[in-house]
Amino acid sequence: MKIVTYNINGIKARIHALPEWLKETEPDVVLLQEIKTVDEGFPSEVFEDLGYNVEVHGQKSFNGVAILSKFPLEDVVRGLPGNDEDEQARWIEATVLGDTPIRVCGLYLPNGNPVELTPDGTPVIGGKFAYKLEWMERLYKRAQDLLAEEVPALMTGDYNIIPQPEDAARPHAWEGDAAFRPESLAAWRRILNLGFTEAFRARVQGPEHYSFWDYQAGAWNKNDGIRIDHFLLTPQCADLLLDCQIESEVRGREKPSDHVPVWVELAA
DNA sequence: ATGGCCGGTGGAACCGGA
Repeated sequence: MKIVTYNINGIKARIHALPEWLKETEPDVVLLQEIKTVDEGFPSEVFEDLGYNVEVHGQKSFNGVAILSKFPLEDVVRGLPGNDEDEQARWIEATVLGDTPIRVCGLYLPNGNPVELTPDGTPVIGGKFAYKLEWMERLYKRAQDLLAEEVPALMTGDYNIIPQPEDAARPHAWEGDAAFRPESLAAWRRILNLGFTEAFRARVQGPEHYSFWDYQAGAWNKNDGIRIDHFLLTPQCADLLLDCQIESEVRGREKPSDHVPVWVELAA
């Protein structure tokens, strides 16, 4: 089973390129981020015509996540639990009913910039960076519960986290950014250390593997990228891992998103 | 060498992204 994560930066802007890519690569499951539309604005028919079941958790203008699946989906949950006041659409999960059922969680983790700190170095309450860390705290709890189920499951999406210096072409340029702050990386490692496998690094070592290139300053042409789209697998899911790759070629196509698809192949 | 964008909203600039 091939499962893809892809931050498409607006479904309206990607309405031609995305179906084309799906026809070419025929993934079984796709977790989309930044659809940037309300549920009713999402063109589900386009994907249903390609054989996908579609579940959407949308929001006007910003954020928004969705799942496309060639297998039936059940037990769909929208929104990351733990904060009823959070109205941003950044989380959707469901069980994919293939030969081996897989729980898939699609996430769009807050960017967190600008980083605003009080004089004693703690994040300003109500600020974007505080929101990122609060969201990661809830992600930690959801991750704990997911592991306790002891089933094949994964959490994938745009984490807005640069895990290591080798995951940026110019790591120095990202010092102080919310994606590379010590607090952010600590929260990331704390989740990982619960017992998840980061699929890409389980398969591929070394620098120059990126999943995002800014639209500005010719970043793509200079390969000035960062790797921020990740798969975290539970042990039962990691046992099924066959491969994980980044489709960087997609960034060079007509009218691309600033992110590219990343996928895992599972023996499921 | 330097600087360079894009999407959505709404109908012009502005916000948000990373």
